Amino acid sequence: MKTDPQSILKKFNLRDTQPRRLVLKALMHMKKPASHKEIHNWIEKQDAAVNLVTVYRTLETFEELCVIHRHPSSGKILLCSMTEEEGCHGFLSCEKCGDVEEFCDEDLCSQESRIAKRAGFAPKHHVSEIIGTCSACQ
Amino acid sequence: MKTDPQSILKKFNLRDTQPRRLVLKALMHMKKPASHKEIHNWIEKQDAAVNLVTVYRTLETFEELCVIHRHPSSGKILLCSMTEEEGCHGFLSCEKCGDVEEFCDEDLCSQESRIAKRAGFAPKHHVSEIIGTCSACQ
DNA sequence: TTTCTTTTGACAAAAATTTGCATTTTCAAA
DNA sequence: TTTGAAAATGCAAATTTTTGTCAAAAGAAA
Repeated sequence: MKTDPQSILKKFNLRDTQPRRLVLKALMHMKKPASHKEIHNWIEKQDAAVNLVTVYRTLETFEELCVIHRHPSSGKILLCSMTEEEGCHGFLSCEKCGDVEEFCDEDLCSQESRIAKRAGFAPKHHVSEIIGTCSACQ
Repeated sequence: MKTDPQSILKKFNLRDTQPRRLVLKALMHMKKPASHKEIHNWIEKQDAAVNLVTVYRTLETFEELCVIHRHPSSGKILLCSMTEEEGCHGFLSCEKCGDVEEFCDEDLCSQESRIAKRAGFAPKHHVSEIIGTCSACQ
């Protein structure tokens, strides 16, 4: 489900500003999780300019609303895939090549719910990361 | 399974030094994940002194060896509970009170293995975090 | 002990992240 | 449209975190 920066901003009730569009555009072009700096650099390569501080603040806003999320082990940023189940974020991270593949697994979700329930916990969302070696690197 | 700083250092083949003992002692006293600064502060309150840079470096060493791990969403530090299954780290994080409870669930582990296998991925370890509201805060 | 190796502390300095404040931009009500 | 309040941005400066160097201190093993 492809979409554009403006639709995303609208969807999350965020003001449509140039910096936000650019940050989203950058994220949509990334194939791997990116750092703040990498996002900032990408924008500059487009001959656009967004202050690095604004990148930080924009990403902070986005994260609170789950427009983006963080890759757990690296802390880098990913755009939330619009198709994925709400509240379910899975990552397969390769230690060798650094590649990150996202997944959402129903059985995993229900098991996590079960664990939460057992602990009297009201779950909102959950994140799982499996770290190892991808098929290409073995 | 209670243990002491020295045993931990021995277990991981690390030199038994004052700063390392103190950092471990601090972590053993923490009820919640702690930041580097909090660990440093705790040590100073014991009328001991460890350079803050040393705290950073010590924690870095500990993390590489999985003496400690990071709480995914906050990035704060936790001592790995000595009883838990190798390579299985689960967290139940309460958004309201900030409490973090660790867990290790066999079914979750095997489901994660299944997911990895399906992707041709050789898993080394995995981390799961369930974020929501704990029973006390509901 | 003695000796060799690792770790620490003290600096210095770089890099990353956060904060305060003035200015500009957005958006919707008039 | 125009306009004004609220929100977002940019800039400067403060903080925090990371990195590097090197001499001194501490640990481990003979």
